[in-house]
Amino acid sequence: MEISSKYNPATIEQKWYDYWMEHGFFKGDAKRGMAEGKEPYCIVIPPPNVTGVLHMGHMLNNTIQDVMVRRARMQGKEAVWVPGTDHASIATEAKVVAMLKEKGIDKKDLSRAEFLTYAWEWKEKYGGIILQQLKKLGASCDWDRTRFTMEPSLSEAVIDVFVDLYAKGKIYRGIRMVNWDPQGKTALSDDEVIQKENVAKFYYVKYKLVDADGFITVATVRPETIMGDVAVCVNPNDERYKHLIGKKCIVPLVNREVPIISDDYIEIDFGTGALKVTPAHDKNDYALGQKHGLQTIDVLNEDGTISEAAQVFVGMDRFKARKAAAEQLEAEGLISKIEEIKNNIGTSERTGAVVEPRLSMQWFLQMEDLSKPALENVLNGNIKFHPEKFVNTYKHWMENVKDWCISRQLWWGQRIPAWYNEKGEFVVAKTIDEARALFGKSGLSTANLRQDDDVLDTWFSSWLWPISVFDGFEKPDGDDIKYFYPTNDLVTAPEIIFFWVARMIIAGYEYRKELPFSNVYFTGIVRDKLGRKMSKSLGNSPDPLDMIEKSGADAVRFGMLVCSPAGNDILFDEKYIEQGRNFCNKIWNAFRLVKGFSVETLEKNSESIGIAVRENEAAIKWFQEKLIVTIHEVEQLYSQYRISEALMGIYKLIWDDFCAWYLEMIKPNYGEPIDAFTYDITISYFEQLMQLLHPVMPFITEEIWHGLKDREPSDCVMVSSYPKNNSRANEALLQQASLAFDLISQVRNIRNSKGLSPKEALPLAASENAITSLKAFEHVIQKLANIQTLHHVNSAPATSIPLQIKTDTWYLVLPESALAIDKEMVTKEIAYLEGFLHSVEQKLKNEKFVNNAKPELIEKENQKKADAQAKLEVLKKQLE
RNA sequence: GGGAGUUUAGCUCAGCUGGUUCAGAGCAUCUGCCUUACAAGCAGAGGGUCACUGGUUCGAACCCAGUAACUCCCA
Repeated sequence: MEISSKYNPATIEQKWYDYWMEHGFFKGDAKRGMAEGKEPYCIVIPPPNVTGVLHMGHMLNNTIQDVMVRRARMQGKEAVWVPGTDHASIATEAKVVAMLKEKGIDKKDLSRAEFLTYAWEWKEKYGGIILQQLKKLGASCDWDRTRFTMEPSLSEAVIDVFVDLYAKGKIYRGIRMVNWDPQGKTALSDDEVIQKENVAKFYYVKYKLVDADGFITVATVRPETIMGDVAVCVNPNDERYKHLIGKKCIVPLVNREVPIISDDYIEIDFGTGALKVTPAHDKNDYALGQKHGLQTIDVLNEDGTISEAAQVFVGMDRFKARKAAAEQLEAEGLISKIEEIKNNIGTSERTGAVVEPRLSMQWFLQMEDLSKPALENVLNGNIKFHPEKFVNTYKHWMENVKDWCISRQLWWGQRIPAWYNEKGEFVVAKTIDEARALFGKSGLSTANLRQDDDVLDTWFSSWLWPISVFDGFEKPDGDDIKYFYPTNDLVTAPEIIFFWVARMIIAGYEYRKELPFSNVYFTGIVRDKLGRKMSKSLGNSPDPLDMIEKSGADAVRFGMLVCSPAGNDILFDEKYIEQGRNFCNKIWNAFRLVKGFSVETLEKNSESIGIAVRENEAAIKWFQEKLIVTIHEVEQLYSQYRISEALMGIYKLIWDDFCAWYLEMIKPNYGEPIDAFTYDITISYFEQLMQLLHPVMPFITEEIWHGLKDREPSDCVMVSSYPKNNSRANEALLQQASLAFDLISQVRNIRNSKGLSPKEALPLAASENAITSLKAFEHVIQKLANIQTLHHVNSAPATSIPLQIKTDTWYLVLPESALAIDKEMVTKEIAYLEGFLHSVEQKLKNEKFVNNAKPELIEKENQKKADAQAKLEVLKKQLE
């Protein structure tokens, strides 16, 4: 059968994915695991946003998870990777609102129930595309376990947890200054606010003094909030204003009389040193207001327009009002100066709107006590972070943890289970009936009960994920939760270490008294090759599915991993995928070569076969050693989560050791057959290579696995045993091989530099000792260096050039015409070696070194000295 | 403003307890090859004052101090 000279992933990938699915290879089963006494291995996917589509960050993250779970599966563990999505309340609601708008429907005109109907329709239609896309990547998720944070059972868990935490006194309701998104019309947590640098106008506004002539000037970037001013504050030590403290001034635009107060908080050097205090619209001002007992005047509506309370500009958008206020102040001659300053403004992560500090009634979760075990168990190493540096970040956050604002003014999400009676009194209960009972018990009115309008933050669902996907709340003693929890590895982005990772750990200890996972692997952020974060708006993010279509999922997976050192950002460039594609092709062609061998059967000519086997013995033994060493290295690297390095180790084993050396060594001459022994062992090596590589490149390895041999339907590389090797490597053999390879390289190099064709066989000579020391590789040397004859000599043969291998000298005999030596090169080499030798000798003469250094080290230095001396001798002879 | 981290070849990164065949890998570059598995390839080669300045040490990419640049997180 003819095999194409180019690897073609398109025809292969879908075939194997379907095949694996049909055979149920992705399924993890707690009962089976327990029955067979297998070690569990589990990853829960960081649930992507249900409205999302696959981007480069997902590709990286999910490739890593797939590598881990495939490897664990091959190691004989009962492995499961649980997939799913989260409901992303703000993002989804925004999308549904936009979709309705296009249809000419305004959310305001819909009832909550009607809106949710549309939202669910939308979710059913577009949600979860991302999971389909993951299949293209080869993700071996247990799809039957796919969960959604808003499905009934997970929602029930969320509500139960809310009720429970409320009962424990951990949840409270309060007025707080929150980050308000006037576009999404909801509160945001601090983490959902993105700070952006901004150039703003700094207005110097004059407030007329009461009972005195003149003004006190304040500086502000927000003149539209002046109507909410309730005081002017100065530093008590500010000589300029000392005499004004306790006096009053008049807030312009609304002519309100307000006090001039003092507080250490005021920076004398900033602006004019006098601050207008607007407690309703600034966090710091709010704190000042609380401290000094000031009233709050909220001059903004929830959509960011000016409220009735402002008296002027009512109904105007806040940015228009800013302009209008500035203009009016200017017209009244109350602006003394306008400066440009740089400041930071908060914007909503989801809608991009400028966030408004706003006072509102919200629900909070007290974090201080809950977070204690979560901090402790990371610091003491029960939960490990990779890379470790993120422990610092985590510690810092956890030690300064703030209460979590968990309510959102949205409809898409789990509705807060708090119920109000007509007097505004409330109880927290799972259902309205339970609420009624609770009210009754306290002797309160149960008339006109209504449920809280707000929903819970999406992270309030996600933080339960590792438990809820196994129905750990519904069935705390179920097989799944007992067997698979705690999970093993969590792979996620450092950006959500607080949003999600910390909170999962908290929930784990609160509800299972145990860690949710043992290891957290933080991936880097995917950036373009200029170091810019990949984003839709920049248009610098390639479409992952296009890439898969073009180069194959294996190539893409390779490309993502090879450039992603643990925890570092990755500067992605499509050339890495090209490298992956080239690698596929290389493997493919090695496969073609091996399959193209004609295998000689024993009866036919056993004599020559015996010779062939003997000739290949060194190659076979050497590669065996190489496998042992690399398998061990790769295992070490994986255990340290150094995936890119593990991959590189496998890459070099396949490309350099297997293809460039081993196959060249055993490849029969053109037209000749290979002996069955060598063939069989080569197939077995090839199998092991495919197994080693499978977690990273699942498709091509499966294809070749089946091409190497006829197999039973269930005999797949994906469920075979991962190569393991406990035997110790034969260092002597490896050392010998590396000397032989060095010799071969030197011969090739000379050929190259002399312009001699590799086809031209050349004689090689050395002392009997030297040849004996590489006896096992004699055939290999002859074959790969294209040596005509190899003979013993005691001195340099005529027309030869010396090659130094350790302390032995070999001689390559050249045609007379090619003999001229490059004296300049040799002189340079000699100069370098003499310098080197000198430094080594100095070191050995240094008494302090000899006295302080370890004996092995001194031995090493002596060896260096001997080698350098031998080399120098040879080089000097060349110049004679 | 507070905290964390980074700085090693053109690029992306290794370099564990200080020891000059440890200055390394992959990619890129250059040279020569269409050698019947592979030009998506083969055989070779070049390339670095290990950010800078001091210090400790017999010895520093590695330890200490300071300087500079960049990145991230928090305010």
